[in-house]
Amino acid sequence: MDLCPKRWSRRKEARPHEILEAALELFAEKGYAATRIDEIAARAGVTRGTPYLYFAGKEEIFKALIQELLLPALDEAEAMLDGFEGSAAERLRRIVHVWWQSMGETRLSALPKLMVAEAGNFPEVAKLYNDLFIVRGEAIFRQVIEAGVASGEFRTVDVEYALHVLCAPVVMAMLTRYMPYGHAALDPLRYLDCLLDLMLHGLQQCPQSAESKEKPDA
Amino acid sequence: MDLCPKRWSRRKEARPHEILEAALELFAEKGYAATRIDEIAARAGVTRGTPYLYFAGKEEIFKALIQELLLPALDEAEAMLDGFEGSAAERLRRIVHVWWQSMGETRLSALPKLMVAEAGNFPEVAKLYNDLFIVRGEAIFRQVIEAGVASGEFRTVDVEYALHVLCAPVVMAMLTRYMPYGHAALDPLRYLDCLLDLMLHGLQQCPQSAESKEKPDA
Amino acid sequence: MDLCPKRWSRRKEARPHEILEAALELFAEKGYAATRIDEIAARAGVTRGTPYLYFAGKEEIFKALIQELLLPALDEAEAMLDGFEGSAAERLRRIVHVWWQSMGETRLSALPKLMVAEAGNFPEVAKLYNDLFIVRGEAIFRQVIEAGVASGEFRTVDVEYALHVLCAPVVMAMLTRYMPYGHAALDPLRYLDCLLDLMLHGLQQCPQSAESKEKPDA
Amino acid sequence: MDLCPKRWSRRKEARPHEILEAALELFAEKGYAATRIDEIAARAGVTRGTPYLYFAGKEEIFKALIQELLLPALDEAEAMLDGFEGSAAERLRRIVHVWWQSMGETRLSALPKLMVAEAGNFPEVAKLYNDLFIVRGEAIFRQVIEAGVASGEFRTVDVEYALHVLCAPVVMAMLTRYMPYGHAALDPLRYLDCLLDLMLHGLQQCPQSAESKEKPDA
DNA sequence: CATGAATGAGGATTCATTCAT
DNA sequence: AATGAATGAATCCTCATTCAT
Repeated sequence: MDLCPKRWSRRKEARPHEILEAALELFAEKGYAATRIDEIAARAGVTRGTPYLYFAGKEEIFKALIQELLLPALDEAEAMLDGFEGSAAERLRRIVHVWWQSMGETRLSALPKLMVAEAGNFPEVAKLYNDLFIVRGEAIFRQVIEAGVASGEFRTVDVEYALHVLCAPVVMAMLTRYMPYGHAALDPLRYLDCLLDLMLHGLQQCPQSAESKEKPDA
Repeated sequence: MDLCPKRWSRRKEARPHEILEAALELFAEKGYAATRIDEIAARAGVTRGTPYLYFAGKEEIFKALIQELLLPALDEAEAMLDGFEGSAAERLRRIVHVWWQSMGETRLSALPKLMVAEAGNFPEVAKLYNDLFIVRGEAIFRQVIEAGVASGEFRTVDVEYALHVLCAPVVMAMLTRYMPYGHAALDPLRYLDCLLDLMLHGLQQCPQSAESKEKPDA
Repeated sequence: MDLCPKRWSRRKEARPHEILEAALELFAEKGYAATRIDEIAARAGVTRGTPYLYFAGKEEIFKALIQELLLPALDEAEAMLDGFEGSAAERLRRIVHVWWQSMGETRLSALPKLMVAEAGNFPEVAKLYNDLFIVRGEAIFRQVIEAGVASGEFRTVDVEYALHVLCAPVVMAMLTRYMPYGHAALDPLRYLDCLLDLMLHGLQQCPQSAESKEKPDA
Repeated sequence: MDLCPKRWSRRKEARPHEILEAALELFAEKGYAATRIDEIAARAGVTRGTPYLYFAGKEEIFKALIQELLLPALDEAEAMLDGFEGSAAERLRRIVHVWWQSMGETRLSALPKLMVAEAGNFPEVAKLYNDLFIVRGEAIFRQVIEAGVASGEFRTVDVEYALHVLCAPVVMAMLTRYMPYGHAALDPLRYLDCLLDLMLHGLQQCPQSAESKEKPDA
């Protein structure tokens, strides 16, 4: 596999991925426009011309990010959720935590920020992001909420909107990783726990709600 | 003699504000770097050179946005909340709706998007945004949650985190106004109602409560 | 003459001259291109538009400098030399000192600097400067040298070149007034005295000296 | 296959020097401000962007001129003077001629013009020019005059000022190469000879002045 | 396959000039 | 006669992209 041990053929296969990783980091740090190809190349350990051997241009690098980096993570996340058994509440907890582990706390948290910033300039990429990530992610949340409502574990709520209410703090936790002030200091896990606490109280039927974690009195 | 009614309208007073409005719109649409000064000028109804009569450069325009546009809105919002009486739940509803009216559905919803995108490139502006907007906004939410907990109307929750959970969907609703897909189609008011429904259920004490939202008297 | 005592009619007559004075100072300090019309206006105590009431544009201001400021000084200098009696040596001393007083140590010393810097960009002005100033000045020096040679007071020298050798240090003394380093610290009068000392020794017949190169006859 | 022999010649080493040469010529012709980067690039045979590969900007090009172009010439001139034996008069003649050959009649004669024009705008460069060129040049002249006075070959003169008197015509000869009128027509060598004739007569002891070099006949 | 010198279109900024007031 | 807001051509500089090596 490495018949030709020449310096530059060493990692022929790995190059495109390395370039995308470098690009993602930089796009997230500085934005698409403010990131120079030279910087991407430098961070990927190559020189100015090399990215053009693998991508048609800066915009193509941007477009490739979603396909190449997001999809595998989504597949992984879905695999982790697959076949999980338990109450709706338990499944919701698990979803939120898996989501955070496989995306929120990885370099992929950069993508929502990038999309907020650049969706308007790259509708095509935004469509891809929407179709692959948002729709797919929402489906997972929708499923568990609907199941909870159907089984009577959850109150009857406006499912389509409730799922966005539920996702919003998770996404915000990803976005704020890139803000130099404010939210930045929050502990993500405690943030997610608080979210789940509020949401499950908000969703669950009250009467038999012995769920109350903080004060299980009564 | 006056075929061309007014080649320029000599409005020294109004110009800076017009330029900032134009800049805010464009920065939100396309991002800071992708917005050309010419475009800002054109949208403000002036030509290339005019913005430089009032601002030292593009960056100064950016910096001025927060001070000039955000502060008045915040003052207005706080005035609308001032002296409002009612239960914690009622106050929370009102805060969320006032917030949305005075910022979410105005052109100011552009600022959170801008900040997500550019905070890293303009830490100085991010600090201003944080100090003037985030800190001040959070204080309002913190106050009402704390009051609710103190009066026994709300459960004991992790206030500092709960307020972020509460804010997140409101901010997300602002951000998604600029996304071409997905969330964009949601009805903001229904979204906020759903948020309040979930949050109030999540916050309120739930004795034998048959869900009575506003005033579970009796 | 001042029937209309309105604020701005006060010095109608003086304006153009004030503007030229301001322009000369600034052109000498910073060069033609680096001097903004605003600066000229400000130093003349008027605003941006006013210079255009008196001059067609920046270049016309430049052109006017020579005519308006240099000629009077030259006339004055020639008047001071007129009818002066004495040996060639005495006349040379007087010329150099008058020259220095009426031009070297006044703001007119700016003109040689300006001409060195801008002659190439304004050949028309350079021609004017040459015809009015250089030619006229050289004529004065030529005259006294020729008279000295004719009377036998001076050696026979290459008059046409000697006059330039004689002028050069005077001009350099004017130029170096604008250099921040080096020559700047020299005392002009001592410099001129040294020049005259050397030149007169260089020009005068050496009593018993059989040195006479060109025309060893007599 | 090679219809267009070489679109660019890939001469990393030579470029900076070529650009500086082009810049020096143009700065001397038109002045710093009036010279466009495009012109410098064009004269150097490259395009707009290339100068920026080697210099941070226009000002850096200006600053580099002194260091890169002047120093080698000065070293060369000093080498040519090194170890020269002869009377003070002979040494003075030689200095003036070497000076003229290695600087006056080369493209370096542009530097004094540039400095007269721009010293005020670039004090930092002026300092460099002063320290490297003026101080060093003056030292050479000072040395020979002092030696002449010490040996009795020259009269006792105001050395510090005499050297400036001596330098001034040499510098003026450099400056006037760029004036479209007047001095321009003079023959530099005849000018220098006249200078030396006058100066040596002016410096030398008169009585026993059997100095007559050119025509020691009698 | 990789490099990096060179390109040149694009965009920020300046400032001489105009003209309604 | 004077002002100064507005203009827009001119110019510096950046950086995505190309291509000879």
